[in-house]
Amino acid sequence: MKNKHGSKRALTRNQSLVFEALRKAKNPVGAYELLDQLREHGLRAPLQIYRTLDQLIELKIVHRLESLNAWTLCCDAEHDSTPVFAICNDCGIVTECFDENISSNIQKISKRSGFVADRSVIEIHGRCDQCETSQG
Amino acid sequence: MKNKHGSKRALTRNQSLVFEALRKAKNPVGAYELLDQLREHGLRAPLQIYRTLDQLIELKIVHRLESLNAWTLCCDAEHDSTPVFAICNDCGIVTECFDENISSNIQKISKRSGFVADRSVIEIHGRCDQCETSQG
DNA sequence: ATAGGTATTGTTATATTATAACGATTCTAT
DNA sequence: ATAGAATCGTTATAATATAACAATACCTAT
Repeated sequence: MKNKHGSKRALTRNQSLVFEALRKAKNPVGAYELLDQLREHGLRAPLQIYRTLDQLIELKIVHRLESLNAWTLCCDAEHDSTPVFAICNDCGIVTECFDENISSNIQKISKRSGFVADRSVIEIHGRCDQCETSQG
Repeated sequence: MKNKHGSKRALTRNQSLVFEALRKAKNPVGAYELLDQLREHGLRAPLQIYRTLDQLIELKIVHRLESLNAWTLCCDAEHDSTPVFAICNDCGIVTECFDENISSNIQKISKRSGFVADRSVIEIHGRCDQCETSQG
């Protein structure tokens, strides 16, 4: 099994467990919520979760949402560019999107001051289409 | 005394204490670090700090950096638009900047999917000019 | 100016999120 | 098979944040 980014290895047991838990979840999930869900599968300590999440991030198949202290699967798209997350305040759903312009704007902003960007956190809070239309 | 956004009230004692502590700091400061600094001035409990920070954010004179769990003064500029923070991994310095394009891109991205944006978190991590040039 | 209601503030306790330290296990190259 | 390196499990604890309620300050109408 290869992951979508061409890494050779299959996921470890812990990685699969966490990955599947995230896949089943509709929304981003916190570390302790994952721990609760995975206790029955033998994960007992927070560090097991945190370490596994770090690994999945390293593999580029999971993202951390900084403003939620929660994690979510990466969308299917291969991307090296900065993802933009739209986070609904009402239903909590998070949509990952991309925008060439934003990426290049960030490059521009930072270059302007000699700053060399490394990683960007872009999280938009608001109301998703569905929540917006369904109940005013 | 008016603040820069035209609010009528002077800052309360707690607000002034926290504001000054942030002003003196070179970099963003965490809540418990503020608490430690302000204990001698009578602030004893975390909530006193957290509440005051919320108030200062409400007044638009302080920002929270989500990816640092820390707070910093708002730059002098009046702005309603989304600030972009450039955060140096080395020296920790944070620069607040603006970019019309980013703001409008975010509008576009979100509108594209019917999302109504509310507040945006944009935090770029990397290396500042000074750190970049000074030690390769 | 004062009583009665409303807001804010202080305090205690506790919840939530994350990491340090170290021993046990597994992996890898010989 | 075995030594060294890397990973993993476990215990303990650190760091960050909030709930609940009592005490105080503050309006506002009289």
